[in-house]
Amino acid sequence: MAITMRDVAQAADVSIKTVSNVINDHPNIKAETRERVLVAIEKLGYQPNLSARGLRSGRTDVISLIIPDLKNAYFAELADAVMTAASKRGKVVIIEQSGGSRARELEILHGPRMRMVDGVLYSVLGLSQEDAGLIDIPTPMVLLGERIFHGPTDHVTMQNIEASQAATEHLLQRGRTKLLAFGAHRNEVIGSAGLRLEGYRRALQKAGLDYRDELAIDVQSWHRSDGAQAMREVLASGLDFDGVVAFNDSLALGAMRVMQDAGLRIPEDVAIIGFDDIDETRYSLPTLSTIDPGRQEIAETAVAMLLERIDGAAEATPAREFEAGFKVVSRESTAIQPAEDSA
Amino acid sequence: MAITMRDVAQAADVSIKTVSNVINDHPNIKAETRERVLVAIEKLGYQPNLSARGLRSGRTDVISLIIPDLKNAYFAELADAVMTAASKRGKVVIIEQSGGSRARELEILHGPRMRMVDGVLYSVLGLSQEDAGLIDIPTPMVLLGERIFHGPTDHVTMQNIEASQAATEHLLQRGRTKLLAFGAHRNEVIGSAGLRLEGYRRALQKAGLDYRDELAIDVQSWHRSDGAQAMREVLASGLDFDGVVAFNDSLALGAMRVMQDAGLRIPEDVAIIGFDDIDETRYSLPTLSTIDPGRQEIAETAVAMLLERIDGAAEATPAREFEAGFKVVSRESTAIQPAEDSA
DNA sequence: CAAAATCTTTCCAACGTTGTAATCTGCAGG
DNA sequence: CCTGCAGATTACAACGTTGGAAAGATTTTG
Repeated sequence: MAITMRDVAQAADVSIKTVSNVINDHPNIKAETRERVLVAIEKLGYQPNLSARGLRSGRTDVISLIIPDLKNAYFAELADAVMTAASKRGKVVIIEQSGGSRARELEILHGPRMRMVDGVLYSVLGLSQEDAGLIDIPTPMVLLGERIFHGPTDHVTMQNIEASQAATEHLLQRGRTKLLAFGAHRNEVIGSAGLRLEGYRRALQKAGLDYRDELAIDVQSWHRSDGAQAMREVLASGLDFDGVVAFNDSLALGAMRVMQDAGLRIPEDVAIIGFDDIDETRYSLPTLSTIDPGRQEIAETAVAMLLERIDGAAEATPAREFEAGFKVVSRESTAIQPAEDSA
Repeated sequence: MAITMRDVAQAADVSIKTVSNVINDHPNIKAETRERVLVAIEKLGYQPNLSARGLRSGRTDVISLIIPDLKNAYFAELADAVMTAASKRGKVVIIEQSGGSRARELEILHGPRMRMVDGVLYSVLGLSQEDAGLIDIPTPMVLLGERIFHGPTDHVTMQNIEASQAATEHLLQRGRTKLLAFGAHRNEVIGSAGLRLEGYRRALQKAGLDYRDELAIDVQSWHRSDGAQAMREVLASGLDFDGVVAFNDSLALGAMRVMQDAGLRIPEDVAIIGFDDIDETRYSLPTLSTIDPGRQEIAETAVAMLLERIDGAAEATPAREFEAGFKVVSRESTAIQPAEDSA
């Protein structure tokens, strides 16, 4: 049987409540009493029962992070950043994978697990703007990602349009003019794909170039294999291009591999830039230029906002929106000179 | 205020306990009563309070997975496999990152969070055999990894020696004889590094080749950057070799990049094989041959064993050891012909 | 048709903790 | 020496659920 407060109280010759008071740093405890209790806790190896505390106080100090897929490097790195931020503040994180499916996302959101956590960080993928109403759950929540804007909750996101525009300009500055928009979702307006395509268009427009629809390559799923497959089709079609704005790093890496197999040199024949700055981009051959979307800042801000909601510190505050800063990370895949040795 | 069983009971005109009985599928409930209760649950949107259930029943249906680092692809894929296996059985997973530090691992293992979970899957890195006694905690546990054997708990692992031997033989069969053992930890006997080095030696021995100590390259940490750095030093030293047995995929990918930068062709000049079969190996240039260590089987078995311990179904069973099967995955980096188009 | 056996539902207590309010201590002030 | 008051401690109830056993309802049996 586990040690409870009762045992500690007995050992320290005080009431159970005094033990509780010591543990929770209540005021008005005599120094000598506190000491006695702490000694007893130490001696018995007491550990609070978090279920009981959760029941009584309504707090579990657990938050939930809902993401599409942990195997996706972007989300693994996001999860790491969130867990680190949460851990600093004494919270644990439960990760739930939605697989990006709308049904599963709603199921999680309305499942009984929500009652076990103090709040949710929800990285949407399957839902869309019309579902904004469905995410109004009693549990405090902060939304991550690009699928829903101006919903009933706080929202932390990245500067998709601006960053994608900067990525495109990065290639334009290097004299490339026939740029693929790689990973588009044609009918989407506000998802990551829609916004990044918009950034691409703005950059072209600003440079006085026409947007050519055949250069926007639809790739529904954003894994390496999808990037590889899509690039194979592009090459087979004979489409002429000298640069690729890939909408995430995995797509870029898959595409890069296929281009190299086909004998194209990067960056000499085709320059390519990705999006997300996953660890792998620093070690590919060539290393991949990309956008650092401010993952750390996103995680820190999201956790901080969520905890404010949980504490009620932001009770009166209306739903907030926060956009993290981004950076263009220039590497070999867009180098002006042929690639040489790198980090 | 949230809906409780009391509200449901009232709505269905039964006692609270009957509601509980319905929810927990107790025998001997009249069909009509069950129906009435279910309707009330549905109508009110009742969700059980998991803290209360946890307190009363001693079960939380949460298990904890302790791993060194989620950003490491191997562990991200392991975590995914574990979460999937757990989810099938109605459990959620809390991931705790230890950073591989001994102190942090012990801290987690003896921290109050352990009281909130039913069991632990513990992927050791910082502890070692001498610590076997320290991991004897009251919470059911299954050990993963290679640092501790014959401890007081169940243990699920991979066939490190056999797999490493098979990897080495894979290169030997292709006529390579000057093989680096890349990622060794010289003074280690039973960690992954020690076991994989042992497999390497056995393969050499079986082939009648001498083990040459200068070909065992020490790399303490197993990230891409460490592999890159170590390979730079090898090349600078002028050491002659025609094959690399890398002790994990990240090391291999880092090393491969550096060799290519130096003008070495893979596999023509140097053949290389990794270990872990992370997703990335299918998309590198060239694709990387590797060992599939049976990650899925490891996750499934570990979760199953843990749940048996939690249920008490394995009460009398002494500590078990399980080794998952492995497979050599042959790709371009060890191809006999020069690389061509791949998947 | 009563008694026994079975099925179904309910009552009560308990899990370990914390909020509220009450009690008890010691000490200053009158 | 009593009153008042602040500081320190405690008693009690409650959070929402489930295990155990009692109670009530129904069916079977002799």
